[in-house]
Amino acid sequence: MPSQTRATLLDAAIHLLDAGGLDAVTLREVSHRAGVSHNAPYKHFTDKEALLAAIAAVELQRLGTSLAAIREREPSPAEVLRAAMREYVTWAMTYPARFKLVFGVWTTGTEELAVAANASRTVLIDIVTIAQRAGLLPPGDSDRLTALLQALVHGAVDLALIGHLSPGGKGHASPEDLVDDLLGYLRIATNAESRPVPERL
Amino acid sequence: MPSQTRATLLDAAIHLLDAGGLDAVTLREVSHRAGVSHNAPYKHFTDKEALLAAIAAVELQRLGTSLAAIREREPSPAEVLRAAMREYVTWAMTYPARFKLVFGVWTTGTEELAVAANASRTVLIDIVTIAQRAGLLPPGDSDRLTALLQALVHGAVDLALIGHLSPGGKGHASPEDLVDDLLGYLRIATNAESRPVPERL
DNA sequence: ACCTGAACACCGTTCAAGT
DNA sequence: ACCTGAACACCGTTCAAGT
Repeated sequence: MPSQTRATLLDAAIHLLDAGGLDAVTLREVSHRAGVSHNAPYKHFTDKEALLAAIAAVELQRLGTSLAAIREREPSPAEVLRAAMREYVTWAMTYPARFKLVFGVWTTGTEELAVAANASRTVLIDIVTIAQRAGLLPPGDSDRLTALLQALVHGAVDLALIGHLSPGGKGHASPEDLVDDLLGYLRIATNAESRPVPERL
Repeated sequence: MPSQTRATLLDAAIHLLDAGGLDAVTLREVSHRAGVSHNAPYKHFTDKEALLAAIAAVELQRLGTSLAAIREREPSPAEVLRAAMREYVTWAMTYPARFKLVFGVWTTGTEELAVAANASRTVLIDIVTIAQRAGLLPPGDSDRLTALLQALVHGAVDLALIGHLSPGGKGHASPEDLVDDLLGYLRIATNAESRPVPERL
Protein backbone atom coordinates (compact mmCIF):
# COMPACT_ATOMS: atom_id res chain seq x y z
CA MET A 1 0.00 0.00 0.00
CA PRO A 2 2.06 2.94 -1.20
CA SER A 3 0.62 5.81 0.82
CA GLN A 4 0.35 9.26 -0.68
CA THR A 5 2.89 10.69 1.74
CA ARG A 6 5.42 8.04 0.82
CA ALA A 7 5.13 8.89 -2.87
CA THR A 8 5.38 12.61 -2.12
CA LEU A 9 8.51 12.02 -0.09
CA LEU A 10 10.09 10.03 -2.91
CA ASP A 11 9.22 12.75 -5.41
CA ALA A 12 10.74 15.44 -3.23
CA ALA A 13 13.87 13.37 -2.66
CA ILE A 14 14.48 12.65 -6.33
CA HIS A 15 13.95 16.31 -7.15
CA LEU A 16 16.56 17.33 -4.60
CA LEU A 17 18.88 14.61 -5.88
CA ASP A 18 18.71 15.86 -9.46
CA ALA A 19 18.98 19.50 -8.44
CA GLY A 20 21.83 19.38 -5.97
CA GLY A 21 23.33 15.91 -5.86
CA LEU A 22 23.28 13.37 -3.07
CA ASP A 23 24.43 15.84 -0.43
CA ALA A 24 21.37 17.96 -1.07
CA VAL A 25 19.09 15.10 -0.10
CA THR A 26 18.59 15.64 3.62
CA LEU A 27 15.67 14.03 5.37
CA ARG A 28 14.76 17.40 6.80
CA GLU A 29 14.63 19.16 3.43
CA VAL A 30 12.78 16.25 1.87
CA SER A 31 10.20 16.41 4.64
CA HIS A 32 9.87 20.16 4.31
CA ARG A 33 9.26 19.88 0.55
CA ALA A 34 6.72 17.16 1.16
CA GLY A 35 4.92 19.34 3.66
CA VAL A 36 5.36 17.08 6.64
CA SER A 37 7.42 17.24 9.81
CA HIS A 38 11.08 16.36 9.66
CA ASN A 39 10.63 12.92 11.11
CA ALA A 40 7.53 11.80 9.27
CA PRO A 41 9.75 9.81 6.83
CA TYR A 42 10.47 7.33 9.59
CA LYS A 43 6.87 6.12 9.34
CA HIS A 44 7.49 5.12 5.71
CA PHE A 45 11.18 4.22 5.62
CA THR A 46 13.22 2.61 8.33
CA ASP A 47 16.16 4.75 7.44
CA LYS A 48 17.52 7.48 5.21
CA GLU A 49 19.36 4.76 3.32
CA ALA A 50 16.09 2.88 2.87
CA LEU A 51 14.60 5.93 1.17
CA LEU A 52 17.63 6.21 -1.10
CA ALA A 53 17.43 2.50 -1.85
CA ALA A 54 13.79 2.92 -2.84
CA ILE A 55 14.77 5.63 -5.31
CA ALA A 56 17.57 3.49 -6.70
CA ALA A 57 15.25 0.52 -7.14
CA VAL A 58 12.72 2.61 -9.03
CA GLU A 59 15.41 4.02 -11.31
CA LEU A 60 16.96 0.64 -12.03
CA GLN A 61 13.52 -0.72 -12.82
CA ARG A 62 12.87 2.22 -15.16
CA LEU A 63 16.12 1.48 -16.98
CA GLY A 64 15.21 -2.19 -17.30
CA THR A 65 11.81 -1.28 -18.69
CA SER A 66 13.37 1.05 -21.25
CA LEU A 67 15.75 -1.67 -22.38
CA ALA A 68 12.89 -4.16 -22.68
CA ALA A 69 10.90 -1.63 -24.72
CA ILE A 70 13.82 -1.19 -27.10
CA ARG A 71 14.07 -4.94 -27.54
CA GLU A 72 10.39 -5.08 -28.55
CA ARG A 73 10.40 -1.97 -30.70
CA GLU A 74 13.57 -2.16 -32.79
CA PRO A 75 13.55 -4.48 -35.79
CA SER A 76 17.16 -5.59 -36.28
CA PRO A 77 19.37 -7.16 -33.60
CA ALA A 78 22.12 -4.70 -34.48
CA GLU A 79 19.86 -1.72 -33.80
CA VAL A 80 18.55 -3.25 -30.58
CA LEU A 81 22.06 -3.73 -29.26
CA ARG A 82 23.25 -0.26 -30.18
CA ALA A 83 20.06 1.41 -28.94
CA ALA A 84 20.26 -0.47 -25.64
CA MET A 85 23.82 0.67 -25.04
CA ARG A 86 22.87 4.23 -25.93
CA GLU A 87 19.88 4.14 -23.61
CA TYR A 88 22.19 3.28 -20.73
CA VAL A 89 24.49 6.15 -21.67
CA THR A 90 21.71 8.68 -22.15
CA TRP A 91 20.04 7.79 -18.88
CA ALA A 92 23.29 8.10 -16.94
CA MET A 93 24.37 11.36 -18.57
CA THR A 94 20.92 12.90 -18.15
CA TYR A 95 20.61 11.97 -14.48
CA PRO A 96 24.18 11.65 -13.21
CA ALA A 97 23.16 11.85 -9.56
CA ARG A 98 20.72 8.97 -10.00
CA PHE A 99 23.40 6.97 -11.81
CA LYS A 100 25.88 7.60 -9.00
CA LEU A 101 23.24 6.69 -6.44
CA VAL A 102 22.16 3.47 -8.13
CA PHE A 103 25.73 2.27 -8.42
CA GLY A 104 26.88 3.69 -5.13
CA VAL A 105 27.98 1.76 -2.11
CA TRP A 106 25.17 -0.11 -0.40
CA THR A 107 25.92 -1.24 3.09
CA THR A 108 22.45 -2.73 3.13
CA GLY A 109 21.61 -4.42 -0.14
CA THR A 110 17.83 -4.10 -0.30
CA GLU A 111 16.05 -7.08 -1.76
CA GLU A 112 14.05 -4.74 -3.99
CA LEU A 113 17.28 -3.33 -5.41
CA ALA A 114 18.74 -6.75 -6.15
CA VAL A 115 15.55 -7.76 -7.95
CA ALA A 116 15.58 -4.64 -10.11
CA ALA A 117 19.27 -5.12 -10.90
CA ASN A 118 18.72 -8.70 -11.95
CA ALA A 119 15.74 -7.75 -14.08
CA SER A 120 17.63 -5.22 -16.18
CA ARG A 121 20.61 -7.57 -16.34
CA THR A 122 18.39 -10.33 -17.73
CA VAL A 123 17.10 -8.06 -20.48
CA LEU A 124 20.66 -7.13 -21.42
CA ILE A 125 21.73 -10.76 -21.55
CA ASP A 126 18.77 -11.48 -23.80
CA ILE A 127 19.74 -8.68 -26.17
CA VAL A 128 23.33 -9.85 -26.25
CA THR A 129 22.31 -13.44 -26.94
CA ILE A 130 20.20 -12.37 -29.90
CA ALA A 131 23.10 -10.30 -31.25
CA GLN A 132 25.38 -13.30 -30.90
CA ARG A 133 23.01 -15.46 -32.94
CA ALA A 134 22.91 -12.73 -35.57
CA GLY A 135 26.70 -12.88 -35.84
CA LEU A 136 27.24 -9.38 -34.47
CA LEU A 137 29.05 -10.52 -31.37
CA PRO A 138 31.48 -13.36 -30.70
CA PRO A 139 29.97 -16.66 -29.61
CA GLY A 140 30.44 -18.06 -26.11
CA ASP A 141 29.23 -17.35 -22.58
CA SER A 142 26.49 -14.71 -22.94
CA ASP A 143 26.64 -13.72 -19.27
CA ARG A 144 30.31 -12.98 -19.52
CA LEU A 145 30.00 -11.10 -22.79
CA THR A 146 27.16 -9.05 -21.31
CA ALA A 147 29.39 -8.24 -18.35
CA LEU A 148 32.05 -7.04 -20.78
CA LEU A 149 29.64 -4.74 -22.58
CA GLN A 150 28.08 -3.42 -19.38
CA ALA A 151 31.49 -2.81 -17.83
CA LEU A 152 32.51 -0.70 -20.81
CA VAL A 153 29.34 1.39 -20.91
CA HIS A 154 29.42 1.83 -17.17
CA GLY A 155 33.07 2.82 -17.07
CA ALA A 156 32.81 5.12 -20.07
CA VAL A 157 29.93 7.00 -18.49
CA ASP A 158 31.62 7.22 -15.10
CA LEU A 159 34.87 8.55 -16.55
CA ALA A 160 32.95 10.99 -18.73
CA LEU A 161 31.06 12.33 -15.72
CA ILE A 162 34.31 13.01 -13.87
CA GLY A 163 35.85 14.55 -16.94
CA HIS A 164 38.55 11.91 -17.26
CA LEU A 165 37.64 11.33 -20.88
CA SER A 166 38.76 13.78 -23.56
CA PRO A 167 40.54 16.23 -21.28
CA GLY A 168 42.07 17.81 -24.33
CA GLY A 169 39.00 19.90 -24.93
CA LYS A 170 38.36 18.42 -28.34
CA GLY A 171 35.19 16.33 -28.44
CA HIS A 172 37.28 13.22 -28.11
CA ALA A 173 35.96 9.84 -27.13
CA SER A 174 32.44 10.32 -25.84
CA PRO A 175 30.83 7.32 -24.17
CA GLU A 176 28.86 6.80 -27.36
CA ASP A 177 32.10 6.73 -29.35
CA LEU A 178 33.61 4.12 -27.05
CA VAL A 179 30.50 1.96 -27.31
CA ASP A 180 30.66 2.13 -31.09
CA ASP A 181 34.37 1.34 -31.05
CA LEU A 182 33.84 -1.73 -28.90
CA LEU A 183 30.92 -3.00 -30.97
CA GLY A 184 33.02 -2.50 -34.09
CA TYR A 185 35.98 -4.43 -32.74
CA LEU A 186 33.73 -7.22 -31.51
CA ARG A 187 32.09 -7.51 -34.91
CA ILE A 188 35.48 -7.79 -36.56
CA ALA A 189 36.58 -10.37 -34.02
CA THR A 190 33.37 -12.32 -34.63
CA ASN A 191 33.98 -12.54 -38.34
CA ALA A 192 37.69 -13.23 -37.93
CA GLU A 193 37.34 -16.14 -35.55
CA SER A 194 36.04 -18.45 -38.24
CA ARG A 195 39.08 -17.72 -40.40
CA PRO A 196 42.65 -18.78 -39.72
CA VAL A 197 44.77 -16.43 -37.63
CA PRO A 198 48.10 -15.58 -39.28
CA GLU A 199 51.39 -16.26 -37.56
CA ARG A 200 52.74 -13.59 -35.28
CA LEU A 201 56.43 -12.62 -35.07
CA MET B 1 56.64 22.84 3.00
CA PRO B 2 54.61 19.87 4.08
CA SER B 3 54.39 20.30 7.84
CA GLN B 4 54.44 17.30 10.13
CA THR B 5 50.88 17.91 11.28
CA ARG B 6 49.63 18.01 7.73
CA ALA B 7 51.17 14.62 6.98
CA THR B 8 49.80 13.17 10.22
CA LEU B 9 46.33 14.42 9.33
CA LEU B 10 46.55 12.81 5.90
CA ASP B 11 47.70 9.52 7.41
CA ALA B 12 44.85 9.51 9.90
CA ALA B 13 42.33 10.36 7.19
CA ILE B 14 43.44 7.61 4.82
CA HIS B 15 43.39 5.12 7.67
CA LEU B 16 39.81 6.02 8.51
CA LEU B 17 38.91 5.90 4.82
CA ASP B 18 40.22 2.36 4.42
CA ALA B 19 38.73 1.18 7.68
CA GLY B 20 35.23 2.61 7.47
CA GLY B 21 34.67 4.20 4.10
CA LEU B 22 34.17 7.83 3.21
CA ASP B 23 31.50 8.38 5.86
CA ALA B 24 33.99 7.45 8.55
CA VAL B 25 36.27 10.29 7.55
CA THR B 26 35.07 13.14 9.74
CA LEU B 27 37.31 16.08 10.35
CA ARG B 28 36.78 15.66 14.07
CA GLU B 29 37.84 12.02 14.13
CA VAL B 30 40.79 12.74 11.86
CA SER B 31 41.90 15.51 14.20
CA HIS B 32 41.47 13.29 17.24
CA ARG B 33 43.58 10.54 15.68
CA ALA B 34 46.22 13.08 14.75
CA GLY B 35 46.31 14.36 18.31
CA VAL B 36 45.21 17.89 17.54
CA SER B 37 42.09 19.89 18.16
CA HIS B 38 39.09 19.40 15.90
CA ASN B 39 39.72 22.53 13.89
CA ALA B 40 43.45 22.34 13.46
CA PRO B 41 42.94 20.91 9.94
CA TYR B 42 41.76 24.32 8.80
CA LYS B 43 45.32 25.60 9.17
CA HIS B 44 46.48 23.06 6.57
CA PHE B 45 43.46 22.60 4.31
CA THR B 46 40.92 25.19 3.32
CA ASP B 47 38.19 22.63 3.48
CA LYS B 48 37.26 19.06 4.22
CA GLU B 49 37.04 18.55 0.46
CA ALA B 50 40.55 19.94 0.08
CA LEU B 51 41.84 17.27 2.46
CA LEU B 52 40.02 14.57 0.49
CA ALA B 53 41.37 16.00 -2.75
CA ALA B 54 44.89 15.81 -1.35
CA ILE B 55 44.39 12.13 -0.57
CA ALA B 56 42.98 11.49 -4.02
CA ALA B 57 45.90 13.24 -5.68
CA VAL B 58 48.43 11.19 -3.73
CA GLU B 59 46.63 7.96 -4.64
CA LEU B 60 46.35 8.83 -8.31
CA GLN B 61 50.03 9.71 -8.35
CA ARG B 62 50.89 6.39 -6.67
CA LEU B 63 48.93 4.55 -9.36
CA GLY B 64 50.71 6.46 -12.09
CA THR B 65 54.07 5.64 -10.55
CA SER B 66 53.18 1.95 -10.36
CA LEU B 67 52.19 1.95 -14.01
CA ALA B 68 55.42 3.68 -15.01
CA ALA B 69 57.41 1.13 -12.99
CA ILE B 70 55.68 -1.71 -14.82
CA ARG B 71 56.52 -0.13 -18.15
CA GLU B 72 60.21 -0.01 -17.19
CA ARG B 73 60.35 -3.43 -15.57
CA GLU B 74 58.45 -5.75 -17.90
CA PRO B 75 60.23 -6.94 -21.03
CA SER B 76 57.49 -7.59 -23.58
CA PRO B 77 54.83 -5.07 -24.63
CA ALA B 78 52.18 -7.76 -24.13
CA GLU B 79 53.20 -8.27 -20.50
CA VAL B 80 53.40 -4.53 -19.87
CA LEU B 81 49.88 -4.02 -21.15
CA ARG B 82 48.38 -6.89 -19.19
CA ALA B 83 50.29 -6.04 -16.01
CA ALA B 84 49.23 -2.40 -16.23
CA MET B 85 45.58 -3.34 -16.50
CA ARG B 86 45.94 -5.75 -13.60
CA GLU B 87 47.67 -3.13 -11.48
CA TYR B 88 44.66 -0.87 -11.93
CA VAL B 89 42.33 -3.71 -10.93
CA THR B 90 44.40 -4.81 -7.94
CA TRP B 91 44.76 -1.29 -6.62
CA ALA B 92 41.03 -0.63 -6.87
CA MET B 93 39.98 -3.94 -5.35
CA THR B 94 42.48 -3.63 -2.51
CA TYR B 95 41.50 -0.08 -1.62
CA PRO B 96 37.89 0.27 -2.79
CA ALA B 97 37.27 3.38 -0.70
CA ARG B 98 40.28 5.14 -2.23
CA PHE B 99 39.10 4.12 -5.69
CA LYS B 100 35.63 5.49 -5.01
CA LEU B 101 37.13 8.67 -3.61
CA VAL B 102 39.52 9.28 -6.50
CA PHE B 103 36.75 8.85 -9.05
CA GLY B 104 34.06 10.48 -6.98
CA VAL B 105 32.32 13.72 -7.71
CA TRP B 106 34.56 16.75 -7.39
CA THR B 107 32.73 20.04 -7.16
CA THR B 108 36.14 21.67 -6.94
CA GLY B 109 38.59 20.11 -9.35
CA THR B 110 41.91 20.68 -7.63
CA GLU B 111 44.79 21.50 -9.93
CA GLU B 112 46.91 18.91 -8.14
CA LEU B 113 44.30 16.25 -8.90
CA ALA B 114 44.12 17.13 -12.59
CA VAL B 115 47.89 16.95 -12.85
CA ALA B 116 48.01 13.52 -11.23
CA ALA B 117 45.19 12.28 -13.46
CA ASN B 118 46.96 13.47 -16.59
CA ALA B 119 50.24 11.93 -15.48
CA SER B 120 48.81 8.42 -15.07
CA ARG B 121 46.82 8.85 -18.26
CA THR B 122 49.96 9.72 -20.17
CA VAL B 123 51.69 6.57 -18.95
CA LEU B 124 48.72 4.49 -20.04
CA ILE B 125 48.68 6.08 -23.47
CA ASP B 126 52.37 5.33 -23.80
CA ILE B 127 51.83 1.67 -22.91
CA VAL B 128 48.95 1.40 -25.35
CA THR B 129 50.97 2.99 -28.14
CA ILE B 130 53.79 0.51 -27.66
CA ALA B 131 51.30 -2.36 -27.70
CA GLN B 132 49.83 -1.01 -30.93
CA ARG B 133 53.25 -0.95 -32.58
CA ALA B 134 53.78 -4.53 -31.43
CA GLY B 135 50.58 -5.55 -33.20
CA LEU B 136 48.74 -6.43 -30.01
CA LEU B 137 46.12 -3.72 -30.36
CA PRO B 138 44.36 -2.23 -33.38
CA PRO B 139 46.03 0.78 -34.97
CA GLY B 140 44.54 4.26 -34.86
CA ASP B 141 43.99 7.03 -32.31
CA SER B 142 45.93 5.96 -29.21
CA ASP B 143 44.09 8.38 -26.92
CA ARG B 144 40.78 6.92 -27.92
CA LEU B 145 41.94 3.33 -27.63
CA THR B 146 43.37 4.10 -24.19
CA ALA B 147 40.02 5.55 -23.19
CA LEU B 148 38.36 2.31 -24.33
CA LEU B 149 40.70 0.19 -22.23
CA GLN B 150 40.46 2.44 -19.20
CA ALA B 151 36.68 2.58 -19.42
CA LEU B 152 36.51 -1.20 -19.39
CA VAL B 153 38.86 -1.67 -16.43
CA HIS B 154 37.15 1.11 -14.54
CA GLY B 155 33.67 -0.19 -15.19
CA ALA B 156 34.58 -3.79 -14.46
CA VAL B 157 36.04 -2.83 -11.10
CA ASP B 158 33.13 -0.59 -10.20
CA LEU B 159 30.54 -3.22 -11.04
CA ALA B 160 32.53 -5.87 -9.19
CA LEU B 161 32.68 -3.70 -6.07
CA ILE B 162 28.90 -3.31 -6.07
CA GLY B 163 28.43 -6.99 -6.72
CA HIS B 164 26.77 -6.46 -10.09
CA LEU B 165 29.19 -8.88 -11.70
CA SER B 166 28.73 -12.59 -11.29
CA PRO B 167 25.66 -12.47 -9.04
CA GLY B 168 25.14 -16.16 -9.66
CA GLY B 169 27.64 -17.05 -6.98
CA LYS B 170 29.90 -18.89 -9.37
CA GLY B 171 33.23 -17.15 -9.82
CA HIS B 172 31.99 -15.70 -13.07
CA ALA B 173 33.57 -12.80 -14.87
CA SER B 174 36.02 -11.18 -12.51
CA PRO B 175 37.47 -7.83 -13.61
CA GLU B 176 40.65 -9.70 -14.56
CA ASP B 177 38.60 -12.02 -16.76
CA LEU B 178 36.94 -9.12 -18.53
CA VAL B 179 40.30 -7.45 -19.12
CA ASP B 180 41.66 -10.65 -20.64
CA ASP B 181 38.53 -11.04 -22.76
CA LEU B 182 38.84 -7.53 -24.15
CA LEU B 183 42.56 -7.86 -24.85
CA GLY B 184 41.86 -11.16 -26.61
CA TYR B 185 39.15 -9.71 -28.82
CA LEU B 186 41.29 -6.70 -29.64
CA ARG B 187 44.19 -8.91 -30.64
CA ILE B 188 41.93 -10.90 -32.94
CA ALA B 189 40.53 -7.70 -34.42
CA THR B 190 44.06 -6.40 -34.94
CA ASN B 191 45.08 -9.44 -36.93
CA ALA B 192 41.82 -9.56 -38.84
CA GLU B 193 41.87 -5.98 -40.04
CA SER B 194 44.69 -6.58 -42.48
CA ARG B 195 42.74 -9.40 -44.09
CA PRO B 196 39.56 -9.07 -46.13
CA VAL B 197 36.31 -9.18 -44.19
CA PRO B 198 33.84 -11.72 -45.54
CA GLU B 199 30.42 -10.65 -46.76
CA ARG B 200 27.69 -10.47 -44.20
CA LEU B 201 24.10 -11.60 -44.86
C1' DA C 1 52.60 30.55 11.77
C1' DC C 2 50.07 27.23 14.27
C1' DC C 3 46.85 25.74 17.62
C1' DT C 4 42.77 25.86 21.02
C1' DG C 5 37.92 26.30 23.21
C1' DA C 6 33.51 28.10 22.61
C1' DA C 7 29.85 28.77 19.62
C1' DC C 8 26.58 28.32 15.43
C1' DA C 9 23.88 26.07 12.10
C1' DC C 10 22.73 21.75 10.37
C1' DC C 11 21.90 16.82 10.24
C1' DG C 12 20.07 11.79 11.39
C1' DT C 13 17.63 9.57 14.77
C1' DT C 14 14.74 8.66 18.99
C1' DC C 15 10.94 9.32 22.09
C1' DA C 16 6.83 10.69 24.32
C1' DA C 17 2.70 12.33 22.98
C1' DG C 18 -1.21 13.38 20.19
C1' DT C 19 -5.36 11.97 16.50
C1' DA D 1 -1.81 3.92 11.46
C1' DC D 2 0.22 8.32 10.85
C1' DC D 3 2.06 12.57 12.37
C1' DT D 4 4.26 16.20 15.57
C1' DG D 5 7.57 18.85 18.83
C1' DA D 6 11.29 18.42 21.81
C1' DA D 7 15.58 16.48 22.58
C1' DC D 8 20.28 14.07 21.79
C1' DA D 9 24.54 13.19 19.65
C1' DC D 10 27.25 14.39 15.86
C1' DC D 11 29.20 17.13 12.15
C1' DG D 12 31.52 21.16 9.27
C1' DT D 13 32.81 25.65 9.90
C1' DT D 14 33.84 30.23 12.10
C1' DC D 15 35.79 33.28 15.48
C1' DA D 16 38.21 35.31 19.19
C1' DA D 17 42.03 34.33 21.65
C1' DG D 18 46.38 32.43 22.91
C1' DT D 19 51.86 31.17 21.86
